[in-house]
Amino acid sequence: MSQTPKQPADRPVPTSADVARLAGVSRATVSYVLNNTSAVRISEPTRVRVRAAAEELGYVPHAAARSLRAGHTRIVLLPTAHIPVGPLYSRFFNELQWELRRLDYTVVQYGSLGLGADEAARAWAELRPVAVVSLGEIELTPQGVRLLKRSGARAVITLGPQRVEGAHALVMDQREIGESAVAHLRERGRRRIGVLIPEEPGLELFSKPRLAGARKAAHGTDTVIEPVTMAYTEESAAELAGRWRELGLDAVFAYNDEYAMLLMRALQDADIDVPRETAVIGADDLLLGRLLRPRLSTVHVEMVTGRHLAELVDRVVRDPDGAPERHDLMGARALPRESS
Amino acid sequence: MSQTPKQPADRPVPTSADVARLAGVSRATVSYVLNNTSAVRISEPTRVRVRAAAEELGYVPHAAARSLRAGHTRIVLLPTAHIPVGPLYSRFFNELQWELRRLDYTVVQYGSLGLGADEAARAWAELRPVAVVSLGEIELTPQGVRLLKRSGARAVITLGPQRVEGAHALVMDQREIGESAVAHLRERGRRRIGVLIPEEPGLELFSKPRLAGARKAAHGTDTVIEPVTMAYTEESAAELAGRWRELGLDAVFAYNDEYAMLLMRALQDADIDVPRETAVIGADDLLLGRLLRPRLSTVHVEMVTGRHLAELVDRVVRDPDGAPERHDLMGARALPRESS
DNA sequence: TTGAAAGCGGTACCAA
DNA sequence: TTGGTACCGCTTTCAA
Repeated sequence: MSQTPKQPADRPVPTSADVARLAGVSRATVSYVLNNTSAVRISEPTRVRVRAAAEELGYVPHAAARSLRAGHTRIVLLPTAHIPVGPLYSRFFNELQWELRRLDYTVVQYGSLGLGADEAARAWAELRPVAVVSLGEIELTPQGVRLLKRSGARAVITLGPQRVEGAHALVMDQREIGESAVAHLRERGRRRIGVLIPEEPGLELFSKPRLAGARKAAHGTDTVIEPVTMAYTEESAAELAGRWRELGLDAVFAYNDEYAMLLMRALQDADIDVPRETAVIGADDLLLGRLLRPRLSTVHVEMVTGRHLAELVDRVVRDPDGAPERHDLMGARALPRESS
Repeated sequence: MSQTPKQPADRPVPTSADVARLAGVSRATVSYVLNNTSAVRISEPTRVRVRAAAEELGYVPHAAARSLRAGHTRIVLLPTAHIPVGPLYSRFFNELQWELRRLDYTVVQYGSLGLGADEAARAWAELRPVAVVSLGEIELTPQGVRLLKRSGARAVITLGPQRVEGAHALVMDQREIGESAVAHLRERGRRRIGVLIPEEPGLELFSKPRLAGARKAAHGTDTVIEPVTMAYTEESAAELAGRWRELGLDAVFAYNDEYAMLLMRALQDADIDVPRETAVIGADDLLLGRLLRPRLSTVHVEMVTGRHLAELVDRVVRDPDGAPERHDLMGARALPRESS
């Protein structure tokens, strides 16, 4: 009943040749009309005929053919990690991809399944992306960067603490976060500071530099940094809280607000007073952290917006030889509330 | 100093013709060797020469050229919405894309910038995706589905409450969530139930069906459903709590756990006893909900895993004419804790 | 103003 | 066992 008579269902999608035939013109003319090529003047009647034919057939150009001919794509490749990152990062990532789309790029997410750095670069290069934005899941090597550039990538951008030769660097220095947290705790007079390391796999990318930053802030002072591990479960938090007093710590930087909330509750349930006996500080400035009592102190992270990064990508694509910019992606500052 | 002499930096990436030339064979042979084509026997010495040449030049095949020739791609297109979805959904989405990658698909995220349904379908079709998984950001039409199928899509899968003709349906019926919540509150003797609608744009996709489900559960009973709006800020929550008593409600289904936590705290700060005076229930079963006192009641959502969906995609791609499956993506059940 | 044809980089058929 | 070559769909000279 609801068969549409005009479009036979499963004939393959028509090509520009089909349009040309129906309109009684050449394929060249079809291309000119449909792309509004300005270097060539096509009479209005012809334009109309071509457009009508395209419309009637439901013509859709073939992106791969087009970019094969053009010699380049509009693909921005985003390697993605298979890890449970926080809400802040998700939001950033989502916004980035959205803004890239707005700038008319095609966003390809590429999960790099345990590939080595150079294998991954090879796999990415097959798509001939015009840009690669590596958020740090895979360590790009200088060779990898070179390969990508040779294969048409005009922008290779890495976030993450370390520079890669040949790539544009956006430094997202997680260490600042740990540094701010510990500096703040020290100001509050704390001297034996625990640093929480999540047990969840994949989070080392964030937790290790945060710990390093904490150590840096304590370096050369009388402050002791003690790493402690915890999983994101009530049981693990309770277990840790249960042996808290043995650890003899008077403060903890709890990786982020989510872990901090969990641990703080567990400490309270174990009758450890926060902040008197132990100060707690998280990171990310989640709204929910303000709901607990005491209100959770946190490190507010000023992250670049996805839009910002998308625009940088676009700028580099347009002018790859511009001075290799180096941007700082975040600033961190402690936001004391009641738990520290 | 660290210039690698072997690979001249900016000569374009070599083609299979270059490899053939260097190895002293034809392009056909290169293709056979590099693809391990079994229908053809190539001598071992030749294989070695070809592989060596490819290696030396840093040959990387051109995906677009390959799929142009092949007549199909391995692209799975994932239209994405520009909305702040919850952690559950993010996790699902991330897992989905990861598992698709594992099955050797190329995941393309496609933000559909205010395109209409059919314009979007056209834009997607340009990429000739082998599958499209529409999570509901854009309402696919039957014409859109037909266009995609004609252009090579073997699987067109829609999540969301409504079926689309021609597409495989995965029903993610958000209504169940509201229904479970209200049924639970009714059991607890509540009769004037508020349903929180977030003010954040884009969330209607979830909030509307949840409200509809709530209404369904109340239909034909003496229970009143009252929609109330709130933004995800402390101010908005405080404002709502400030006029709570005027509303005369004895319970609220607060959209999800995050909004619920925010509202519950605001109610408590306004001296409204939870659950005595007003019961609160959220949804998503976030770990953090258990940290507040009283512990937050919630609706646990049993969501299909990304892996599950990825496997379905793969199955349909392999056998598009299999019976048009219809899957149910979630089950919802109330999980009473202390706030209701 | 329009058309013929080359060519982008692979693959696979048919011959040799 | 290997090579020649047509072709996938599109853009863009170059001629007419």
